[in-house]
Amino acid sequence: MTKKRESDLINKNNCVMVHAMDIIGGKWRLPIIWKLYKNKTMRYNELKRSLSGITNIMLTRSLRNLEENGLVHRVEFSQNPPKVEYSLTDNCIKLVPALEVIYGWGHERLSKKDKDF
Amino acid sequence: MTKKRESDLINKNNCVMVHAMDIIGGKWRLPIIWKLYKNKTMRYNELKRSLSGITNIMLTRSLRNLEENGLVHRVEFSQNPPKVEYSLTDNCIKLVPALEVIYGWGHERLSKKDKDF
DNA sequence: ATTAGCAGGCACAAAAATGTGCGTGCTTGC
DNA sequence: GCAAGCACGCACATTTTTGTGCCTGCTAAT
Repeated sequence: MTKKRESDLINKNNCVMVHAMDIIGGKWRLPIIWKLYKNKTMRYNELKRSLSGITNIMLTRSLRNLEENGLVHRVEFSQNPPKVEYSLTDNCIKLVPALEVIYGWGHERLSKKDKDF
Repeated sequence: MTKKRESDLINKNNCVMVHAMDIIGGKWRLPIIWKLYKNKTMRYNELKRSLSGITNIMLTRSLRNLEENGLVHRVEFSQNPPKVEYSLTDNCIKLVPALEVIYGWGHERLSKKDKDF
């Protein structure tokens, strides 16, 4: 979701990967998707608590981005206090097998690193 | 491979995903890995030509990063003109199933987008 | 009566990623 | 003799991403 530069327009054909990274790249997007996958449906503050270190603005922006790209569903209940539920769209669920692999890979990597100390 | 901020140190436990994205995130890393996977072994300029839009410095930096993190093998032949071959490490090959999924997903997404015009 | 939780928004600052334009020393093909 | 290809390196500029600190209006619980 970065704005396109001229150099990017030259890409087109080969860079499916560049395009994919444009949507799921960034520090918090995969972590958010992962949490939503694990918990099915989550509210804003629930998500925030579960992603330690994330700030309001990053969570808001990331969610908005994911929503605009059709990866996340946002359902707002008009009541007070407000209630908003987030969940993954079907399109996003197609990505889950990839996340499983990445998670396993990252996990192994982190545990090996810990042993170095 | 970004420098750690204080807020990141709070993470530790949950953010396997943040860690993974730190290594394979960025605009060019997955595209490079993907090309190397498809072609097994590639030379610097060969890679550059195949990744349309990438600049020297980004290719160099990305390769160095991937090398430091043990995802890419760099073999330098001492001869003139110079010859350097890049290939994936076994650890990186473990990620390939994830890339397959992401590639397929991104491809579908791009082709649908084209139809909108 | 005060507080906490809900779901964020805003202006601004800092940091990180990415790009631009040029140069290296050497050799082989035209 | 000139150009092109090899594999990059460097200073700098721009763009993008991420973070900080504070605020909103409402309600239910202490």
